[in-house]
Amino acid sequence: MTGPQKLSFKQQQLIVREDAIVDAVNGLLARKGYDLMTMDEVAAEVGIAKASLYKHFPSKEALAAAAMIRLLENTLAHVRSLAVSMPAIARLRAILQWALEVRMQGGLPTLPAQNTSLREALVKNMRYVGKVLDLNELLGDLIEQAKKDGAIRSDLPTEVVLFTIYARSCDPSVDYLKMMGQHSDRQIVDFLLLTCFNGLG
Amino acid sequence: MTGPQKLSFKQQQLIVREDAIVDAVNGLLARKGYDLMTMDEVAAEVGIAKASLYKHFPSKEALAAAAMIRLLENTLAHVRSLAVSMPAIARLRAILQWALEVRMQGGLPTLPAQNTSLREALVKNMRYVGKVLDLNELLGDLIEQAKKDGAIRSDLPTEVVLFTIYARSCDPSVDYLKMMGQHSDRQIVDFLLLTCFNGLG
DNA sequence: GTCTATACCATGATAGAC
DNA sequence: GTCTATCATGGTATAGAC
Repeated sequence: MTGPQKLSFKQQQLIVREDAIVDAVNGLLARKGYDLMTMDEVAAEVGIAKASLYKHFPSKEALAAAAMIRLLENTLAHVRSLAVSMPAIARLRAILQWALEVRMQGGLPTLPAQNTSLREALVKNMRYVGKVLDLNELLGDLIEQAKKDGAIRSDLPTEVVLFTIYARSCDPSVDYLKMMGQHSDRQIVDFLLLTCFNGLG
Repeated sequence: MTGPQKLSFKQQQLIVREDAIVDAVNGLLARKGYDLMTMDEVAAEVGIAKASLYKHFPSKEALAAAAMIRLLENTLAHVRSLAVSMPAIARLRAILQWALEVRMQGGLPTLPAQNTSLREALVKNMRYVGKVLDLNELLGDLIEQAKKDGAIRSDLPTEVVLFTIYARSCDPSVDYLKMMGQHSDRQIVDFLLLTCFNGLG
């Protein structure tokens, strides 16, 4: 009986450690972005040696993928947790609000769209691609429902709406507004939600 | 008489060459971003040796600053060229449209907000800071005018509106929509203008 | 077996000699 | 202006300690 127990315990520990690594990557990606994040920093923040990272994740790209997968899973879980009775538009708004709140606490990692080698690595990652497609589909359905409800302009293609929401969640304005320190986090979130769904006018 | 003429000619050439350098930087910043742009690439694109770059610009940061200064000057010129008879909101929309069109042709460089060493270098650059302040003021006035006209919600702080417009000009959605190839450049610009000023609803 | 220390190697920003 | 160092950084691989 000790055999299986020991193994299970070790596996448990492995998961805990990898979770700590992903935590660190998550924060660093949110604060510095992928290009400026270094493996040294990740290791230092976790409190392990740089080489140990490579025992858990084969590359920097894999680390980024792991962080994004966890974010996608959390997002999917949040989307699915929303009451079905809520109108589609309200759910979309709640999702963006949730993302912005996560971001306000420094927990929303973002990846650069221009880094081709990173993108190539991500596209090859089945788990990652699968989650992205799942989320796109889930949100796409909500957007189309909102269009039917007359809550979203029907002359906007669904993908335009989708990208607009995504873009707003990683909008650099947030950083600048936060840096200025004129408004509370709550206010900033409200402003972004307002400009996203209602526009400037 | 040959003395001054010769000098002037050399100066002329200098300017032409530096302009070519800034052209290359402009394109590379637009395509790859600051972190992934290398001095080797810049040199290769201009057709000179890497070390020669340093005869013209003291550092990579200075190159980025030069490109941004030229962009800011072009933007300021465009803003000032707009007819005073146009309503403020129409001018704001025209400015964003212009920026998006420039971007569509790969001519809109962007800088990462997270790179602290770059930001520090820019803040020390008086020419750059001056232009930024000029543009902020010019656009800020337009925004406040548009608010008085009832064309922009008066409950939105001016800086929120300003950042929202800036953010939309370097929105990653553009790249994704372009990559998908479903819409023409003109349509993409229209979609972004619409979602920015009128919102999704 | 898992972590650490260290070595390796490419890249990329600068600097100095022609 | 070019060519050729220099020097730091950072991603990756290996070898040995608990």
